[in-house]
Amino acid sequence: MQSKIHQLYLELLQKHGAPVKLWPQWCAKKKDNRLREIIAIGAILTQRTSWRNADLALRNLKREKLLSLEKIADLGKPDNLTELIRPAGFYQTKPHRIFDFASFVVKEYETLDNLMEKGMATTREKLLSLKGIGPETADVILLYALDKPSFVIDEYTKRLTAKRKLAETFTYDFLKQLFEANLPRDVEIFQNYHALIIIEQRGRIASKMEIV
DNA sequence: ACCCAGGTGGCCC
DNA sequence: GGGCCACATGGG
Repeated sequence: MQSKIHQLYLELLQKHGAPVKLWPQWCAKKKDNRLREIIAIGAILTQRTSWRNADLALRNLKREKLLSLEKIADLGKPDNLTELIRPAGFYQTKPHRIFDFASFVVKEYETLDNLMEKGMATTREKLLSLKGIGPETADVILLYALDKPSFVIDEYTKRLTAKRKLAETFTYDFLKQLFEANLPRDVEIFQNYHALIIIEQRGRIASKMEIV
């Protein structure tokens, strides 16, 4: 007997077929450190922002050869990021957030590849301690950039669990625990489920990911 | 002229 | 622990 959470996964899988993941092309190919960094930067850029606008900012960063945590940290300050990131909105905060994140990773670990060696729970705490990285962004970085089995909760997840009456409370930590406790601790399943929930609620996945 | 989009931090009670 | 609100851009 599967839990309702697991049953819903199987239902959505059957209904929508093989899911198109977030970050589709990127997850399809073998990831290297560069790809991990782009995913992490994109995760911050797309906060409360359409993928289209986040992508404009990513393209600007790429044009300036700044799609790299080391290059961003080497700037020494976020000022020169502002105009590049402007299309993604919140231009007074996102440049600082990305610069702080880049500086943190480079200083503490040099690369995201190295960060992968650390424990998931510790890494999550470290990410959450950075301003601009809340629970959802931390989990997106863990799940999609670092390939750690950390379930991502977003508005779509909250709406679907409410609609299906799968929970009584809808706080982030409660729902995260609910999904993780009722599924195999598997990165592929967590990624697929997250994408399936968005497709079920919204009808499609927005990102095209041609930036690479 | 609205409304929305892969949130977060800072208040308030 | 929740409930609001500002934050900014580009597209429908």
